[in-house]
Amino acid sequence: MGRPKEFEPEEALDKAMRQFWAKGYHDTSIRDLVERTGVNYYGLYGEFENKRGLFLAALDRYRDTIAAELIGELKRPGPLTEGLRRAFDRLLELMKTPDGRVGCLMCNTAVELAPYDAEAAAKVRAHMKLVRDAFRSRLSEAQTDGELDKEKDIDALAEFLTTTAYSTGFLLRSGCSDAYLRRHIRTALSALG
Amino acid sequence: MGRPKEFEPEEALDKAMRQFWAKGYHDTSIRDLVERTGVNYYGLYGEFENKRGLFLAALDRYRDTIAAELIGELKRPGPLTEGLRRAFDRLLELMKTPDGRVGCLMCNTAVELAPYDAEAAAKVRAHMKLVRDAFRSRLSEAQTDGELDKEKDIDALAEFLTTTAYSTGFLLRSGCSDAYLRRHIRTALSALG
DNA sequence: CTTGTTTCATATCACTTGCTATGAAAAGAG
DNA sequence: CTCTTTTCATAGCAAGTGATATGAAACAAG
Repeated sequence: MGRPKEFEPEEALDKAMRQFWAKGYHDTSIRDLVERTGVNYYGLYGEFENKRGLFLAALDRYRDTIAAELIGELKRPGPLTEGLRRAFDRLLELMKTPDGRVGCLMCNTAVELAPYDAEAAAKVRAHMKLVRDAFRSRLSEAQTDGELDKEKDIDALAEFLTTTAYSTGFLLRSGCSDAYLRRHIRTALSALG
Repeated sequence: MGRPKEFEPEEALDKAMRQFWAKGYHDTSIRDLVERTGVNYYGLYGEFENKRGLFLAALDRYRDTIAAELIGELKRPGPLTEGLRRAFDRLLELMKTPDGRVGCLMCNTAVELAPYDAEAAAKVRAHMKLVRDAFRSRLSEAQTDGELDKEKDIDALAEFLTTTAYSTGFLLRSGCSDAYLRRHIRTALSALG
């Protein structure tokens, strides 16, 4: 019983995530979040402990939605090079939102908070591992299919592709053109040999 | 005449730069800057217009000191691969300061401010161009010396090396180990073929 | 010395911050 | 209906923000 909630928690969290994604942690105020989510202070603080708790929850949601989208793209069947190209294309799409060229929330958080927030840093690192493992699985699969030279160090390549993906985040955020980014990705993929 | 200044402007700017480098723009207050530089409000606002003016000046100083150091390393004589390896080694050193693993101020600024401060974004882009041109010159030199295949697209490679350098910035800041970073750099350099 | 100028140290301003308290509103239980 | 519970809307708080004002201190000129 009691008065019913006038918001959907998941939906509110998604909107908060997008606010943090666009503006970062320090430049986003509680009032910004109230305005953007349409949820009042009582609702936000009831659902999450405080501003930082909401931010950490936003990082989790980013992993479960945006990162999951990218990883799903990697798992689709098809030739390796085609799959990688498609994944990076999807990545570029994901990093352009109605808020602008916001880049990658995890990359942004790594830069803004990682040195001063161990919990946020851990989530960033976990996200990196998630993406890295997805790349690694795809590379391993390609090796067994004979698409990729078995002598290649797929651990190193998976790390490299992950960093390449992250770097597109800050390149986009710093205003680089799509042409610039695509050229960068093409050069990076040439490291696969 | 009048009472003499009790601080060295360049020295104060250097300390301010290091504060912004470590903590970013939004998480650095004027009081932090007063404490770190040892210069009082009057001095800071006399030398620079306001907080943002001081920050933009700090970006210029970063270009003239830290970036200049890296570019200087690239210009030293020697084989290409050795020179690049030395430059990236120097880069890793430069990104570790008494404040910790602070990464690259330009990369940090790209993420934190570029979408919302055109002037800061322009300085970041100018810095990227500076580093890219340095890489390009070195690659071009290597081509005329026969060290590098003349068929290689040195514009694309210079862009790629620049992004690789930048990415070490946020990798370090996100807490990745030196081993991880060195492996990433090694893989990236393999793209030179 | 006095006077004028510049800087230093600090108090202060209006505003924003994260967070909390308070009373009205909206539901179900009896 | 009344009573209880939960949420909503808003006012309010102490602390911190960027920026400025004020008076004392430190020099040079006359």
